[in-house]
Amino acid sequence: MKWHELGEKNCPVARSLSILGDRWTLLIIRNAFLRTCRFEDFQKQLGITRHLLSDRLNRLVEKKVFKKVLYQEAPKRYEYKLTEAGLALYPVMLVLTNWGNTWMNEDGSHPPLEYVHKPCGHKTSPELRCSECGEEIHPRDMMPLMDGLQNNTGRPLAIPDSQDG
Amino acid sequence: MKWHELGEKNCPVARSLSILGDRWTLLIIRNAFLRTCRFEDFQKQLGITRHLLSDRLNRLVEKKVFKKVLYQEAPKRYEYKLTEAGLALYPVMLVLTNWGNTWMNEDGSHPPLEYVHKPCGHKTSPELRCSECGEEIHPRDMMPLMDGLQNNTGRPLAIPDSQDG
DNA sequence: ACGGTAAGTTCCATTTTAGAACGCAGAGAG
DNA sequence: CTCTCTGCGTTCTAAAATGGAACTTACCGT
Repeated sequence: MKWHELGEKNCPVARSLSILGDRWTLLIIRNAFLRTCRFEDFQKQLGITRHLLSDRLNRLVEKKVFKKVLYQEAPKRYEYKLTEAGLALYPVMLVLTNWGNTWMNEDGSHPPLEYVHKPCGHKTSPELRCSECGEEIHPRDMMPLMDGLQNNTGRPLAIPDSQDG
Repeated sequence: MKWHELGEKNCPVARSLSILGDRWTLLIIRNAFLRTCRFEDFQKQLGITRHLLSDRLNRLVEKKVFKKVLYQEAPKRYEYKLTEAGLALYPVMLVLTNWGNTWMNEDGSHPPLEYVHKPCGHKTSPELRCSECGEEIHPRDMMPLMDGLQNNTGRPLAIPDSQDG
């Protein structure tokens, strides 16, 4: 399968990954959340080659994750700002942070990155909850609705009843 | 920067992406959540080359996202099952599903993948909420605690106060 | 004129990936 | 006992992506 075909799949995970699923894109977006918005800064902070950075930024602009904002005429210079779609990736960052803190740090050699939820003032870890009843979501409680074939297994995106068996 | 160096970074996002950040890994994990657990099935469903699939599965086993479970002696055959760390990636799948449904489907050509939360019986979209106060998390409400330099910008993983300005 | 800044582009060596064919260890059929 | 099939890789070659460094363009300040 060629990579660009993934964006046409009838699976939202595949379509997300058709943009986000490479070695640099999510790191670039991470740094955008860190307020980085200029080419030189992305390049220095990430150590990505200029070639690739140029390519990735263009793709993200094309896909409406970033927008270019002019900050200087003559010569024209643009900042790369997250669009609404880009900002909507914050949950992805939080969830990856959580997972990395918990599972990629088993020897405890890295201090976990913790967050304070400013409105309540407590250290928090984000939890996924049902928008309807507010209960925390457990994988086996989720039942997908299939409007069509949603993936290439013929099975819904859900966890096995007995993954460990 | 070489790719393998990413796993040693003091940033949980970078460490997560050192495993998940390539073109196939999250798709393989998606299919694992779809109950796929054998080499042939992954290969047929994803259209990934056998070479790469072998490589990725081995890496995921090594990183303790999958475990090999013997299901047949002579010749020895293994199923690839998600470990606890692997199952903990379900939020990543849900969040990517949400984002793809919302932002990678602007022409409405793909029916969204919807979920029913079985305990309450309603269609749901997962929301990130504070583990302490239960309020929904908005990017600008999050204030990271820096135990050390958590990234290579010297800035915390938080959203700009004025991203649009 | 000269050095500095910002954002790419170009070039080439190395690495990764795609695609198909091949290997192997049994299992079951004839 | 050969013949084919299944399951799981490994090997091979060509194509694509990536890393690393140098080069280009356009302006600015001195």
